[in-house]
Amino acid sequence: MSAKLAQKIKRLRKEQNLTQIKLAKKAGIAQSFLSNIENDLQSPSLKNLEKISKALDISLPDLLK
Amino acid sequence: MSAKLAQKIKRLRKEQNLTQIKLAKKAGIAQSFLSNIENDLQSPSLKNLEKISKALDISLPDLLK
DNA sequence: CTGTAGACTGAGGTCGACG
DNA sequence: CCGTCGACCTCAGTCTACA
Repeated sequence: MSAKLAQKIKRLRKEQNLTQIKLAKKAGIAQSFLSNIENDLQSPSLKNLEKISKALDISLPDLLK
Repeated sequence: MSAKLAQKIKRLRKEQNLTQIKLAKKAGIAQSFLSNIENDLQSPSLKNLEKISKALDISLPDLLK
């Protein structure tokens, strides 16, 4: 669906030297779920997107651009 | 959770003279579900938010601002 | 026209393990 | 460190109906 979002999350995570486990923990979601999101296999809910954007220190609208 | 989004959707819908049924149909979702979203009783998925933003002729990031 | 309710299905999401 | 798999459970989202 939205493959760009997946790539952006992965890119931002790596730029901040975070592992999937660290980011997942920071965002309060499961690592396996984060992996699925980064590979565009699952479409997260608004709630979880907000958590992820906060964990990446970026606003939700910006994350979706 | 995000009450502002709910209000914004309702506002934009009315500005475009759409009923819940019309907008729901245009977005491909159920009217009862749209009602719940507009009253902040349910948190939609990314997928459905995209559908709604398109039906309202607004970009998803802008809808979330 | 809208809010709400009940009953239902499928997707979102967890946890743990492993190559 | 990451991708994936299976078992599991919650909730998003459906439809129909009604005040």
